[in-house]
Amino acid sequence: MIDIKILRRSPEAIVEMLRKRNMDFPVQDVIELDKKMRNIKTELDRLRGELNTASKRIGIKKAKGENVDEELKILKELSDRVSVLEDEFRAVEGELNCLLLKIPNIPHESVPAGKSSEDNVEVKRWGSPPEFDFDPLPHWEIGKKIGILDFERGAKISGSGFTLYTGLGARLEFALISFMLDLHTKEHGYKEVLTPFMVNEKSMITTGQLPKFKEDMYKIEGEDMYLIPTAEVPVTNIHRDEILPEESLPIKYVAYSPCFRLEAGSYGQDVRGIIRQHQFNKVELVKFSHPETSYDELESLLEDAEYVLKKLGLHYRVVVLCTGDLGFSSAKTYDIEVWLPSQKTYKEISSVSNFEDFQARRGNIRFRDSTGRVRYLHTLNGSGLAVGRTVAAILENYQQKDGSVRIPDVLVPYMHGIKEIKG
RNA sequence: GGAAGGGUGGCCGAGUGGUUUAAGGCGGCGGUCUUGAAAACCGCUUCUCCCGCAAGGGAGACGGGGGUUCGAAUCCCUCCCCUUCCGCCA
Repeated sequence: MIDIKILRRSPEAIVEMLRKRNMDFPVQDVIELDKKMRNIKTELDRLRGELNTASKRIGIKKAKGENVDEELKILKELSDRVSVLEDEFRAVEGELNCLLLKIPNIPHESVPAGKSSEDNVEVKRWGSPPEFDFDPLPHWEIGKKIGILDFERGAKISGSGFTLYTGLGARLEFALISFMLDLHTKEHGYKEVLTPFMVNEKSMITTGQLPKFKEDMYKIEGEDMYLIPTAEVPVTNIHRDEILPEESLPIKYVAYSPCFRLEAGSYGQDVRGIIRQHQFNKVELVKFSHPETSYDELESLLEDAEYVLKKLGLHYRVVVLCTGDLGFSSAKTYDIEVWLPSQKTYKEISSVSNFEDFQARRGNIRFRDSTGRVRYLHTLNGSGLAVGRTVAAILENYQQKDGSVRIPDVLVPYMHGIKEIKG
């Protein structure tokens, strides 16, 4: 949620921001509703004050045994007026809140302007693409060939967008999860958490999935319960409605979770293989940061995620998302894109964002600063990494001429000593 | 899922319609006293919103929401959560 004071002070800034994001929004409606709400509130508070004093007076008179019938009649009228205003206030406030929850975050000044992903700006590159003296296969063919990915049975069990991992494929997935968790806890100082994978509506509102992106979420029928699209949701909500001590910041969590995404529609090449699935695994990094240092935390979070790819020896690049491609809740996002030899492209494997106080405001997540003031903190998160896509990248980048796949050295201990997967 | 009992400030806990401005205690902070500390004593100890340049004034919050009433922590409805027991279950 944006700070409504910004909207009051300089609505043109919000209009400009929405234009940069290619978004249409009835800003004027919000401003008028807000004005209306404050007018009602002012009048309501005045009347309630009057009612309070008068009611107290009646209590005293009654205790003395005086007659209060006349006064009661007058107060009944006052009380009725308060009731009417209260209903009005509730309605306007609800309407205003509905709109406010659908306004996206304001991009940070360092975010490049642009319309689509094509305007994202590459900021760094690490390593170089592997060279093959043969035609590299796409990961789904490799996976089938060496018998670790079963797409047909995945579809039989659940439908398209679900894959069955078998044997060393399943092992590889868990090896990566363990490896990533170890790396972030032992080397980067994150605290490991294991969260619920279903959450209520309030949690989804905090992080920004609801109310706007309802159609992308799996919901449990007849219950206030959603399957998480990312561990970001439960982890960020750990401190919802809390006031944290300043000394505790930054708080850094790492969480493994499966992620469930409905996301209707297919996306070109990604319909094949495990790049785009309705269910996938991810190791997620979440930070609760002091507002003054959140952009430093963003850089170090990016480095923490990059480090996984470096250890795995996978070539990647980092782009900063332009205003048109930036996510709803985010003020600034870096995407890490891993090299996929079969497509000769870079594919998103991690998304690292600073939400500033946008989620904190929605979830009422605050801290008390050294002067005793209560302030919203900043939340950040990043994939560290998407596990399914990491498997795809390993299969493609570590494939060998004979069809086998070498296991990156750092993973061998997690694979119980297995150094390659053969058909 | 069923039954019973609960949910009050950072924590414990009193409060069953009206000077409650939520008692009392613990913890915490500040002060007095002291060479220093402890003890004792005194004071302070939530958050949100509205009006106002400010000083200041007002409103709301006792699990959430709604209702009754001039007036609700207190009565009614509803939902959520916790505890215990039963059922089911890994």
